[in-house]
Amino acid sequence: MVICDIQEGLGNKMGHQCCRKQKVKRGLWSPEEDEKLIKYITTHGHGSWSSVPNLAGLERCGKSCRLRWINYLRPDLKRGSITAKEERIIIDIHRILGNRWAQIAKHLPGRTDNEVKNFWNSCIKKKLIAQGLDPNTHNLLSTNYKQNNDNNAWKLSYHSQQQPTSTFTMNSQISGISSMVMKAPPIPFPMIPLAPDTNPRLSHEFSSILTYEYQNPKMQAFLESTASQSSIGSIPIFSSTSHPSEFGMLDESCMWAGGYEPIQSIIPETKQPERQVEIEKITSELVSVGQNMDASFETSNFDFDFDFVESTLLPCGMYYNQSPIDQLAWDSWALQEKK
DNA sequence: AACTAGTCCAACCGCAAAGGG
DNA sequence: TCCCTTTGCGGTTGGACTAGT
Repeated sequence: MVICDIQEGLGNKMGHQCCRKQKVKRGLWSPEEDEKLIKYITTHGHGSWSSVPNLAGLERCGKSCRLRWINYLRPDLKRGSITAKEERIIIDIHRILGNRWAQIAKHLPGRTDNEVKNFWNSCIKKKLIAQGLDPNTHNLLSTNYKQNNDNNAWKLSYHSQQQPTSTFTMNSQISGISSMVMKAPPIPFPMIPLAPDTNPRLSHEFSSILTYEYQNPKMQAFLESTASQSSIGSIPIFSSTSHPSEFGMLDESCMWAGGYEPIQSIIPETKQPERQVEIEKITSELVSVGQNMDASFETSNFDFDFDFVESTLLPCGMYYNQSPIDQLAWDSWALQEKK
């Protein structure tokens, strides 16, 4: 255990503001220190964190006390490893929000941002890379990723096929329509397994990490049949953050201009301040969708195939009935574009 | 048993935003 | 408006632990 005295020039370069006037202990917390902190906060609340160490009789800085309480001592923390369902939620929200760990953690009751971050870095990141996905963009990694024959893992050279907001070209087989160049927002679109003739291994691996959409056999069968048939326009159909145009299922008669306006542009400027709140709300909905998805897929009587195709695959007016996750993605993308 | 390399995670660091005088 | 303090966040570090040799 290190005693750090900033005034005497020991310890770290700078130190916290709250550490400057006092000797502070660093490193792991002892059970006695934990007990003091718990006792103080459960009795008095934390109030100003900078005053907590003195009042609680601890040789720590307020910042350290706050961190210890939030990440470890809080009574409402959930113990144990992160479940598969939580993992799916993390992946899905991360796909939209990126490394905003605190925001992600808010949707996982009992989990801290630190815990989510650590889990991401130690577990999910590796899984995604092993699946051939860029953990930053959730897009498929390019063929520059060489398979390492020794450990059967995919080596990272960091060239994602597409950036979250990327320009891509669509080639058409219909005469008179040569190509279209579009800028795609990171719509979290259900991912299509690779067609068998592209990369069998990746196709197999890829499907194993996909989120709840793929746990429904009906969906799986549909997607697989779709994948094998969809060579329309020679568009690659594998993308985790797909715009419908990346999906390879576009009807050539589609009126792109009409069906592609981001939500951002149709929301009045006066409503903009409310957007962040709305995003929060939607994220919550997304979580409940994620939590209920498994059950609903199994028990629902609605015609899944028809509704799914209707709501997600129709190229035009596709977002007239957006799911919360789509809406959130649109909003996140629109906010980024605005910056 | 001893050593090494890799993994995990608690804790720290530094920055930015918020709040208050 | 400015300055200082506090709070919150994401990135990083380092020590404990584990698996492999």
